[in-house]
Amino acid sequence: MEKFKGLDEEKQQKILDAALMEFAEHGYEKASTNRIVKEAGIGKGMLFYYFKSKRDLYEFLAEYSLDFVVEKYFSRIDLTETDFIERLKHTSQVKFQAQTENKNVFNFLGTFMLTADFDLPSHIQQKYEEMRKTGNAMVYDNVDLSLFREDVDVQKAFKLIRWSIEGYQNELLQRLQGQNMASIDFDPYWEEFYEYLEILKKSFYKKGSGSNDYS
Amino acid sequence: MEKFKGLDEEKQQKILDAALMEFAEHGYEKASTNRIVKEAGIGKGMLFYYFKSKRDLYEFLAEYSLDFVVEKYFSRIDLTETDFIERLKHTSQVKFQAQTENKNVFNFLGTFMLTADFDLPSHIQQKYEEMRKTGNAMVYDNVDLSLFREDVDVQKAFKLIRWSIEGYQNELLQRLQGQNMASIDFDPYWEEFYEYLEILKKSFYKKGSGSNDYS
DNA sequence: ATTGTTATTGACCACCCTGGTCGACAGCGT
DNA sequence: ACGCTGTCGACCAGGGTGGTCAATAACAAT
Repeated sequence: MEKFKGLDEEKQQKILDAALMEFAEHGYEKASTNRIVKEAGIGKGMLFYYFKSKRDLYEFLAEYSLDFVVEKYFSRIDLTETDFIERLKHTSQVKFQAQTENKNVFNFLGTFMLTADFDLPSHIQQKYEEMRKTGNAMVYDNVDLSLFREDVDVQKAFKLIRWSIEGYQNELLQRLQGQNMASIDFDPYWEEFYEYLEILKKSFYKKGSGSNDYS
Repeated sequence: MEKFKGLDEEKQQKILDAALMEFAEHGYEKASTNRIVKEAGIGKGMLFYYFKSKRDLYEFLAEYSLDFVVEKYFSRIDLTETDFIERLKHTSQVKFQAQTENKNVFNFLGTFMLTADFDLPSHIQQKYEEMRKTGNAMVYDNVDLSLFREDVDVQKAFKLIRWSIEGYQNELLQRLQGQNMASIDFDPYWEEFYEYLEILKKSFYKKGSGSNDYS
């Protein structure tokens, strides 16, 4: 592992990317170290020179990914914004930026707790649990409840808004499936996204709340 | 295949269930015929006596599942209900009932277009396309647009409502993960679901629309 | 009882892929 | 010339793959 960290950044990243993709796509058991080394462009021996086993590699990736997400995503969320929807808007932007920096980490994290049937070392489990907690806090802490209409349960409104945003993101992903991400101009999609957010405000906030920008 | 259809219902179902589960869980390539026969409680030879190859089996399942969904789900939707949300409510109930009859079919269909890399015979592709079309019609055809508030784009409202419902269903599935489905009393969850639907009506319909049942 | 037909099994096949090892060797500083 | 570190990929035993087939069981017809 110290051996691995001594490599130049570029090679490290190539191996990391190859491994993250492989595990994200196939889960732990069915992930193939052969495919990883081929994709990474290194000899089989080197993988086991850097990491002493497949499992060792997996745990390294887990910790790496958790750290990445905390540093490049969670820690950049502005918690002083008290408007729930504005906060989610901001969160989406920051997440998008982090994903642009490294898509594989997010894909990997999406599947890693589900496909690892064995027990991960406790310090990683702790990190994961902490991530889940701060992820929640990030969304719900210090929100101005007075913006919401009084005739709907605010907790339920929270959920409906989150599901809506998830729904849009999933649909967008499906719509853009197969296209080269780098070549896409995302601006119109952001515009569309904001339109949805405005509707959510109209629907779940009190009349007269927030900034009505008539474009 | 004629051989297979000559079996007693019970045995047929056991084999179908085993195969549907296996393909749903592992996709086509990584699904194992060995596991299927073990799960179904038959000898290896019989599977290839009934179906001439793994692929043949897969295509049979695809057709079977599509027919099942059309018959037990789509054809039972009441298209005379013009209230969008009421229709989705009704649709959810019918879907739930169909799923109770055979969960595996739905799981299988969820993954089958994604994990079959080879080309399916055209008559199956046609059936699939037809299913997608009528599935859409089922949701959007003949809905009363006048119920919706005038200050939001109705198409967007449609989407938001669907995403919300999907969101609730996914969360419920996650919440109930690992429990024995047969032993669950679903009534309270339906109640909760209806509460969400009422909020959606309040949010996206004109004031004074629909039946306000104060429970 | 005999024959023929059909249903059923699981050992077996050749093949492929697995995580991991190890001897060979290259590059480089000394 | 020597030793050290990095690098490779052929190789290993083990296990899983879809599919086959000789053996037999079950049953029907004669």
